Amino acid sequence: MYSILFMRTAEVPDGPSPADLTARARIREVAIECFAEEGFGVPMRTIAARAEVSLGLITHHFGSKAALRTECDAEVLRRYHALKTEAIADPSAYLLARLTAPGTAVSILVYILRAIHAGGRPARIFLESLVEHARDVMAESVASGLVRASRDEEARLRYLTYQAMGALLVQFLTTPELTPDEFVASLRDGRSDTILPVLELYTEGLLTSRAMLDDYVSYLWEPPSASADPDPAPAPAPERTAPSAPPPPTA
Amino acid sequence: MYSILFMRTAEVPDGPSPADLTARARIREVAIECFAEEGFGVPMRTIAARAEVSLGLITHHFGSKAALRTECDAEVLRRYHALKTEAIADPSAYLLARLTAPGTAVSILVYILRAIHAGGRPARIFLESLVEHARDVMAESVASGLVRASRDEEARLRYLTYQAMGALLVQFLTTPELTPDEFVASLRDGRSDTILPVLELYTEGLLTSRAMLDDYVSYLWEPPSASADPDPAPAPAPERTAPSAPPPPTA
DNA sequence: CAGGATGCTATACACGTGATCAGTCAGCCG
DNA sequence: CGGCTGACTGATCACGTGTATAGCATCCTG
Repeated sequence: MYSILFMRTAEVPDGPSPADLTARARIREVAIECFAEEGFGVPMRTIAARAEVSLGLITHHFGSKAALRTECDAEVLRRYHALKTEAIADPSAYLLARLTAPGTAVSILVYILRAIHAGGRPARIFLESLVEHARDVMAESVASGLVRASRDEEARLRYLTYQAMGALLVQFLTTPELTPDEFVASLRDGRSDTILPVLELYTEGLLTSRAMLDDYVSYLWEPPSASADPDPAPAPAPERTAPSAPPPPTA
Repeated sequence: MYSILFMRTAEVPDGPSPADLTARARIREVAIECFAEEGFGVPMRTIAARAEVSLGLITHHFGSKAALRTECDAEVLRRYHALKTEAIADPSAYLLARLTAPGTAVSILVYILRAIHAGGRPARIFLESLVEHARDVMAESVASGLVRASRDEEARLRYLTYQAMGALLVQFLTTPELTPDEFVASLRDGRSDTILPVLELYTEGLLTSRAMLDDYVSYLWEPPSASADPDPAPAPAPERTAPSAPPPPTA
């Protein structure tokens, strides 16, 4: 019943068979694995060895390490989107649940974690995809009445995504001795003591009083010092889609 | 009034004056800055240049780069604890608020972020300190009735900390063009659109129904297949301090 | 005034890294 | 067959890095 949070495992189509594959593709596959396992700092010689090709062949095919990574990024993103669209067909699927299913998906998840870890533009791209997916799931959940509406869906989406992936990343970084498979396994078993806090927070919140929220919302709608002195009061800044009219507080 | 979440700036005692300082200390100071600004991959030659000493002097004083980092870690932790104890004297202080105050504190915050980013044991140590602090604040907040009690305070503490720091880390990693000062500045202005989602989540939660939480709690207290077949049902595992008796649902 | 310890510098070394390049081999087309 | 194209290899280069070493200056001390 908590299927939105975690879910039975599901068979995910494995990537192309390991060996007998054009060398170029084989390098790409191995590179994705290596990047996921050891991070983007992994020496190209390691990739070459595991793909059973020479170092030169990698540069011959991809030109540079950066280009290789770009191609791996694209491929992972492609597979992620495949998983995603496959998930909307199969109801009651939540991203993390599907990603933690055993199979090639673990490489995808850990690779994305690594990409976020490496930061920069690639991180933004992956995060954007995650937000995008969350948007669909959230809209559906709100429509079905499972989840409360927010005064600013977009901000909440972004924050929840950053939060969830961030927690995952921290957990990942603090257990470097785990292989990717062991890591997602440790996620799959509720062994990580996160289910209860999440359910509590999502169900009951944290604060006992509505005062802070109500104050802030009313402050957003009519900022105090409307005249001069713009310094102490940060502008309300409804830059993005202005928060929709506040719904009835308990709706 | 939302002082628990964010707070006016506060004067934080700056570290020792920049120049006229024993070379060893100067190197340490500069190293902390460099590590915060560029990460631990920064070349020692950069540190040497900014500290206006030769490269050899660093190894002469510290022996190795790892040792230098260890010392910086210790120093940052020391200052963090200083800030922390100072904060408990001054009421209504929340960690992030104090850390985002301008001054040397920004180096502390960003350094901790970098340490978590680098992972491994140092990351665990810093996170443990953060959890420790959160424990005090949380206990106080629960006692004063501001925050709901949890069925497993320790798990909630850990999860909230990972979440908060993780979100911060993700935000930090996706804006590598910002200097540490600019980064914390962007946090200080509510410009990051996180206040509203946080307040909503903390006040109203996310889910409209208590079913998931109640189901899970009752499941925790009497796991289904109590006989054999330990596989599909992860052990209730009250490893840590067993969750206290479930408080009245809405308390 | 020795003389030694200490703070400090400059140079050189060792190593791992990604990139480069000449060259070999297989397959295929004319 | 002749010749060309492309996959592929091994050796080599160029470079940035942390570390080690030798030497110099300064200052305190006996």
